[in-house]
Amino acid sequence: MRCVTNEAAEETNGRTLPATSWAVLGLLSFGEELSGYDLKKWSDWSLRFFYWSPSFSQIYSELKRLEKAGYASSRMVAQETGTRDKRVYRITDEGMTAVRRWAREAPVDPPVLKHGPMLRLWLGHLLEPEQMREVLVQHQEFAEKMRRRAVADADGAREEASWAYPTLTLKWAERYYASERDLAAAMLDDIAELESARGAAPAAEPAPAPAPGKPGKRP
Amino acid sequence: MRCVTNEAAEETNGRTLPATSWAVLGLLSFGEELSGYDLKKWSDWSLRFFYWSPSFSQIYSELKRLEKAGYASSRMVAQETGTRDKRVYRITDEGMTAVRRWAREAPVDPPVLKHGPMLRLWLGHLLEPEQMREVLVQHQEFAEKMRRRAVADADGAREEASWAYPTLTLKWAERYYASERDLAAAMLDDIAELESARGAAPAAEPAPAPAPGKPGKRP
DNA sequence: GTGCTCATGTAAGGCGTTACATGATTAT
DNA sequence: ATAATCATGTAACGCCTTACATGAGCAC
Repeated sequence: MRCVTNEAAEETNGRTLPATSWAVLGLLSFGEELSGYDLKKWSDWSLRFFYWSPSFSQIYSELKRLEKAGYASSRMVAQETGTRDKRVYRITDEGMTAVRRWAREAPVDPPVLKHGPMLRLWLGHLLEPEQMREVLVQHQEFAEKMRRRAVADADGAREEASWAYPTLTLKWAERYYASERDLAAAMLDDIAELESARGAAPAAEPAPAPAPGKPGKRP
Repeated sequence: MRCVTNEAAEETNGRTLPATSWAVLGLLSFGEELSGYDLKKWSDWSLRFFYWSPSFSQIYSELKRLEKAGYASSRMVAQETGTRDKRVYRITDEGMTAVRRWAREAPVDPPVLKHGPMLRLWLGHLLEPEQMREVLVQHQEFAEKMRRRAVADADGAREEASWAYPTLTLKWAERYYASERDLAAAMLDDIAELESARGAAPAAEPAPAPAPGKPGKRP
């Protein structure tokens, strides 16, 4: 029964929040008073290019966590126009200090990527050329759609100084998705080349792969 | 008490496995008989460029799941050279059918990206230029390291036909990480430009951001 | 009055990780 | 001897999602 209490973690605090918590606190660090609903919509809107957006329910629980940690405070506001009361959150000075510290001092971790389309192409021996092309074309369309959204968002971006960095990341996103699109195109070419190299044989069912040897391990 | 049993899910089977299960089954689809340990090492080695590699314990539990689903079978093998017995897994015909079907027919989902470095740069108003550069430089080094690994792996790749697609994804990875590296360099330039545009003011602490208005919502 | 969106949650559970336990073999 | 590596797990827990519950205004 070794049940590690997380009091130790709570004492050291700060550094130990999950990434998603920092993302939410980061959203609040622009200084506005926002509701969970607002936060979700804004994060869908602004982080989607480079950071998987958490669900509503997670946003709400992260906000509770942040409030308990003293990094945010909340109050109920009655709506002028009759609509129901809402709870809005504002970052505290401690929250500001903590998130600034995190952004400045946390180790630079590699991005987390789960590239489903690429996983399927890696399993190309299970597919026919036409199906590979289909996966790539759809991914290409997705990438181009994202790129265009990044461009559109950047066009409507604010001019204020504190919005310069979100704008910079939109520029990054535009290039990132352009690259993703071009990489798909390049792979389509590679596949075409591979197919033509295979000769005239249409290879509708290219015969069960002759069990390859051990995966080429290297130390 | 609405407790949805997952019998329904188990009946329809097939399509419903989590992505990580398909990844493990995909590793087995190359036809080799592999232990959990082998699988973990091989997945670290081969999928790392485009798909987050699961932990040992998850590999073991996925293998149990696959065996229960009838997609893999296992047996114990005694080692000639004295080392301890191990359990090795082999894909079944049903497993082969299922994974082929998944690879061919599953919807093409967008890749999942959690780009920590970009999240921090998005919060540029919390950082000083030097710290932004530091984050970008480290990310750039990571990307270049990955690119070189992809090149090295491709050089040592097998020639057999069924390995053509893994080799193709290595080529993709090489370009992907080259792009990631170049995107970081471009952003370093953008930041330098932004800084020089800010004028001679060193802006060591650029004054608390003058609360920007509401996040520019658009429908 | 019916159905939609706004708004805020709770409940249940799946996914996935870290830490730990264990024991055998191999290297020093 | 001892430390490291191989190998296979279990326990506990944290993250995160889906589905559900609820209720108030608003459009038709």
